[in-house]
Amino acid sequence: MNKRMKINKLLYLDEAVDEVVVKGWVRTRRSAKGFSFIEVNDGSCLKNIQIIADNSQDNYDDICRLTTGSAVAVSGSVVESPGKGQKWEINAKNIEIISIAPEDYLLQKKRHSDEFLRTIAHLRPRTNKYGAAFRIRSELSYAIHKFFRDRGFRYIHTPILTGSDCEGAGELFQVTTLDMENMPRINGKTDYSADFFGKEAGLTVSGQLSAEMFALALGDVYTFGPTFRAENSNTSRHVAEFWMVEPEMAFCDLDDDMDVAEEMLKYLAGIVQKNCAEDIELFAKFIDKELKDTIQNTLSSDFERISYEEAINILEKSKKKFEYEIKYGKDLQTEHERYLTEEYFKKPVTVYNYPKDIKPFYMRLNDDNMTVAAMDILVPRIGEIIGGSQREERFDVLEARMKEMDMPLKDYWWYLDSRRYGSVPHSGFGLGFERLLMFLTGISNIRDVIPFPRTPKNIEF
RNA sequence: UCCCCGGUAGCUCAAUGGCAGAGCGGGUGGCUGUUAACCACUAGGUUGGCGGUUCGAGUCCGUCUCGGGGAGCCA
Repeated sequence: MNKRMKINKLLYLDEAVDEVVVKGWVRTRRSAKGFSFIEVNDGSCLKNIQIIADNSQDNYDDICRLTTGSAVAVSGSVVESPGKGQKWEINAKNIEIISIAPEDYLLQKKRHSDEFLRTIAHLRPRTNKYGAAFRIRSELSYAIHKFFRDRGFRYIHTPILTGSDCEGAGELFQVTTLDMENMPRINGKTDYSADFFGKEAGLTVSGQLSAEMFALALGDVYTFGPTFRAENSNTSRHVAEFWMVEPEMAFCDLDDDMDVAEEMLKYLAGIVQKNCAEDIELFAKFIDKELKDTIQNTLSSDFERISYEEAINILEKSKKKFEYEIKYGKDLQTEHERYLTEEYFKKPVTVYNYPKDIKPFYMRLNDDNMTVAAMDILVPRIGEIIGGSQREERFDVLEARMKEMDMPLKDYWWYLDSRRYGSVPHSGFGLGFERLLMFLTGISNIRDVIPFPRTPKNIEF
């Protein structure tokens, strides 16, 4: 009979238990007279369980050689701990040493820098901080599906391989099966008709256009999957491969869109507060002292909603010296966004109705013919966490706009078809999942909230 | 891609242009219901690479590389 108990269950027992089995990894070991304290972590939660191994064990000499990182299976009884610092501990009857971590094991029982841990990304989930981060990541993933499912959304798997380039969101990673050392050529140019798909292909930069097609069939849909940008961005907020949540809703205007986005962020903040309290505590204590306020503030305050024009006015009146000038028609810079959300409103801010010239082709043109029904949600520390819009549903207007932007209409025949047949007002947005994690954990570098980050010149692991 | 800062022991960091060090971790021994335990001893280095200046370079200069911060692009 397998009595294995995960530590997150064991620590919350109401009464002592005679026989349990715990399996996990040694975090630290201390010897006392006649026995040894072993702290074991099994990844189920932040906390370790303290194991007491006395010298009557057959393999006591080996037990005393257990190093940080070694794997053990412990059977014994759960008893109240006479020591301070923990309610329960295990009196071991038997400790099976599954494997020993040799002395060159890099993780020590002390704080390591994030920079160092990034160089051993295969081991870092074994640390407190990264274990907590990735438990929260998992919890939030599930919460996203639950949020949408509870509201009648359907989950759509949009393609990762794409044939359409100008989705208007950054550089594409090219995908090919051609021999790179010997590309077939016609008139000096690569002959993509010989390639796998018979044309140029790449990794998706957004599932939005596909999701729109399904919103116009199933009503409310969302995607949640990997997204790729070949931008040479070297910042703490960019990676080449990241996960994006993209809801798309039929019969939905910009106001509804902003409502859903705000409701979702509040819901997710609430989930983290409720379901990840112990892990959040670690971040609040060591990473970001204001984290709990940030979370509480997010779920309890109404986000500020201002138009782009109002944002410009506020920035102009601020009399603050910005590096980039504030001018109607120019996009908000990071410093402007941060002023609005961190200093002026001190809470999440939704900015809507941007000038059309700084936004992509698919956003719906407003009646002023100057602005489009776009919205960005800005949050403290991160800046833009959500970008969305009402989509242009009017065929003529959309076509004119695409021509204006010199887009190859024939490549978008299917997208335009959706406006030919049964077109309806619809809206959606994209949430950067890693940025959400940064926001809700206080972790300051995006490379530390994704298991194996892909950035320019780095695809190790 | 641009601007700024950095790379010294496994990790975190010291070292006026003049003998390369500490704490932690590792090893050995001791002590102890301990809590990042404690005490003693011990091993451990091509100072990121290449080139230059100098009697002499971890230190100054050039260049490459890697890492960090900021910016652009964006989620």
